[in-house]
Amino acid sequence: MSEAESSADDVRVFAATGPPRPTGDDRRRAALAERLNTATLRLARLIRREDAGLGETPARLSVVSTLVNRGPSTLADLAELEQVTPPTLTRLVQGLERDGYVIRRAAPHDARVSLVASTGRGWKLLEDIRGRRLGALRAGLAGLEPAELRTLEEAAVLMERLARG
Amino acid sequence: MSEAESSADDVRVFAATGPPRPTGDDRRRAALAERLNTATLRLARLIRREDAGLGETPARLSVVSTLVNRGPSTLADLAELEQVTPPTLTRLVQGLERDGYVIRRAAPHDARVSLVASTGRGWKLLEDIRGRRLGALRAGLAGLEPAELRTLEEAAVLMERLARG
DNA sequence: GTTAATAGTTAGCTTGGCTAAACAAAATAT
DNA sequence: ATATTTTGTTTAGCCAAGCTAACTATTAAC
Repeated sequence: MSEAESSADDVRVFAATGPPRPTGDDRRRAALAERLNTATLRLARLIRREDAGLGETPARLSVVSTLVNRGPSTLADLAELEQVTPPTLTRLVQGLERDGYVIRRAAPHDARVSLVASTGRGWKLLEDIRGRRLGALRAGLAGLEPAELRTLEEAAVLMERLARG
Repeated sequence: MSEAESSADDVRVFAATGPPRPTGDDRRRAALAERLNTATLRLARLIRREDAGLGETPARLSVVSTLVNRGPSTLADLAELEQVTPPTLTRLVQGLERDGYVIRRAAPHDARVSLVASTGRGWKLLEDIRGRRLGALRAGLAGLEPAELRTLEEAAVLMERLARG
């Protein structure tokens, strides 16, 4: 953290030029960042643990999930969405195609690009994923009060905003 | 989803024995599970992306983090905490030891077990991890209103409860 | 004092990430 | 119109990290 290195003089400089907010507020955000960090990672772990029973790897599940959610995509687009390099995605898609989860065809107006799409089997796989993940979450949610549900509903929106940057 | 296979008769049976709640409430939880699923995974991705700049892999960072947080541990305990098999952890620890992040010594009363502990270098590494992660989150939190911070604070507590099961 | 169980390690396989280089098609420039 | 460059994907080859099965060393049990 770079602000750990700031001296008292630095603080005065900022104060002179007008800091955005009093420091108590920043402290609050620091503490929240801490809690949100661990809470998010733990919950993510719980969700992903559910995927294990499917007999498919996370990377493969993610590709199928993306294809089902965003529709047919070029290999390069898919690589960017998955945040991996094209060679990695080529190999993943080859495996998924071999196993019948996706199909590929050349794009109509550009023979270089290959369009990838989910098959019915891919859709069914995604249903299984979602069923497991949501089942695990709903089990936990069943024990919460309406007010707590409301909090999480609002938080989910905020979290997506944070994730978007 | 097992309930996708239930027939109308099944539903009637459940109705006769008394379902726990009216369906509207359950629908709400289902929708929330959906949103929470994607929001959590996206935020987790943002957080982990910060780790990349450290030049260390996620598996290694996780081992060091666990050691710093929970103190010296046996290899088997550490393997369970990390949710990997002992051979995998053996190799990780060997690499971390070679690079000076952890040390190992035989347990005093049982020469079979080896205790692993973080070195000062390991602590420093963890500080870097936290600095980056929290920095990224705080950047996002800086744009939020006090009421929104409050929502996230409450939500973080609930999320940890969900993750605990 | 053998035999069982336990803790770690070694060996060897698979998957999924990467970069560099090849290839094929399209776009551009001369 | 042909030569060049740019673009999208693939191939080749590396490394990290997961696994199981088999081995070693130490402790515990009979």
